[in-house]
Amino acid sequence: MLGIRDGRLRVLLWQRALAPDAGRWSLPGGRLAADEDVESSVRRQLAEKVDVREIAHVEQLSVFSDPHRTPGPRTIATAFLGLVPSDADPELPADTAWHEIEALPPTAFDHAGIVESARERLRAKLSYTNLGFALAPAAFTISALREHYVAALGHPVSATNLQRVLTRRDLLEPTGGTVPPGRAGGRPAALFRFTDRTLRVTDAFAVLRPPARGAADRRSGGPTDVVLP
Amino acid sequence: MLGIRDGRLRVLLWQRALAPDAGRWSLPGGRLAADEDVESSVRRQLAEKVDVREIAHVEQLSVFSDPHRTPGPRTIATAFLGLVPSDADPELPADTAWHEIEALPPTAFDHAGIVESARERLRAKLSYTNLGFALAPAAFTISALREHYVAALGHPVSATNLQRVLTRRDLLEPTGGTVPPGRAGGRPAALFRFTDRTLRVTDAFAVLRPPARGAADRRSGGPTDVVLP
DNA sequence: TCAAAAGTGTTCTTTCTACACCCATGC
DNA sequence: GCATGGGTGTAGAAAGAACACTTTTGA
Repeated sequence: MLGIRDGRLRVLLWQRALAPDAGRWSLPGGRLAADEDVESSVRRQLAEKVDVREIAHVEQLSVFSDPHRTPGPRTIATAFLGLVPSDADPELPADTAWHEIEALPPTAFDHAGIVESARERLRAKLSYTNLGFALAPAAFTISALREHYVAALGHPVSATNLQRVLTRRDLLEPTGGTVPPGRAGGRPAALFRFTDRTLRVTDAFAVLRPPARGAADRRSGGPTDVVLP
Repeated sequence: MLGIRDGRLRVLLWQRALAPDAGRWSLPGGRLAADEDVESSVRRQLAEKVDVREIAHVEQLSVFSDPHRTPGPRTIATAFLGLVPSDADPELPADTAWHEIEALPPTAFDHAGIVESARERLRAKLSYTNLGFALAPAAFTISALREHYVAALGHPVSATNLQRVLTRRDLLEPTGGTVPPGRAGGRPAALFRFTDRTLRVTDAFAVLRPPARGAADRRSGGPTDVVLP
């Protein structure tokens, strides 16, 4: 479960009370029940154990199956990436906390590796999908959104170009609202929202695209053309 | 296990002799042994059961865990995408065969869905990685390579542009050899090979790239600059 | 009126697609 | 010679990065 908290990308971890790996921090999760699939299971575990219900997005990462990944009897984990918007503020049990992903505490088992693969997936998808919706609050200014992207990507992002890219892809729309400037002055910032709050791939074919239904079609046809969806 | 055979994208399937789903075609696979991880298991299963050893690439797709995906006791499958180059010609047992992916025979359980997700993954990765190496033979002409891409992507691909994109990305190199033309004449075709035969991502950041270490660096620095790798 | 923050206009570069053209060979 | 397939040259288009400039506010 990742999210932006206080301008940093953080992961929700839970401190183990008992052996094995007592005292170390662990990803939330648990055993798969007989009548559920892995995704339902993840949502159930999070709801039950850490009371996180405002999950904007969940997707499978990968199976971790090294026979020695945990001590004792062999266990296999299906790891998930979950994202919580920064305006959701779930009540957390005493033994769970948001940890900065750049400075993880000692983690249990292979959980550090899982966190790393989650971060990579998030970074990649921010680039070619609308996944920002799952990190950002319902409404935001461009500069706030920019800070979310900076935190998640780990490199500078220009507010100007961020707005342009997301707008050109029809991912953002203005809410109409504005936010007044602080004491220092400045123009009031417009509020935006994501047009969709489900995952949408915006840039499927980076290259080797199917031939453009453009030039040729337009030439041959004319204004009576019917364009199929 | 996917590969190009006779100019078509095909999947290696195995016909079930016994219930459940007797007579239907099934993806090769089997139970995970106690001392192996899922990837070793896949390679072992393929080597043992269908004698496919020339596998150029294997990667995890996803876990299929619907409690009702198979009859009887609940089973969970970790699905993999494996690719065999078109010049590898493994001996196949009598009950296995390459099936055209566009015209699958009746398949067992949820295997048709798994095949579909494998194809999607393959298409996407052909676009932004060097994954072509895992479909193509060791040396090939551009037009032969083009046919592989057409079969896998399912849409027209221009040989001209394919060569240019792959060359610009330093994925192809000439072997020096050529292939004489057929009876109809024509210029002899040059042979190429992939420079790497392991997966390489060539287009990681489609957008929201980290700032270019270009213009600014060049201006501020000058000829004494040291460029770090 | 000036500083600060937000937002727009414009240019530059890169990278791909489209297409015209040249090359080497068999008949 | 000339048809055929292979390969290159080059213009056009699209998308994003960079940056100058305008807008709107507080003090």
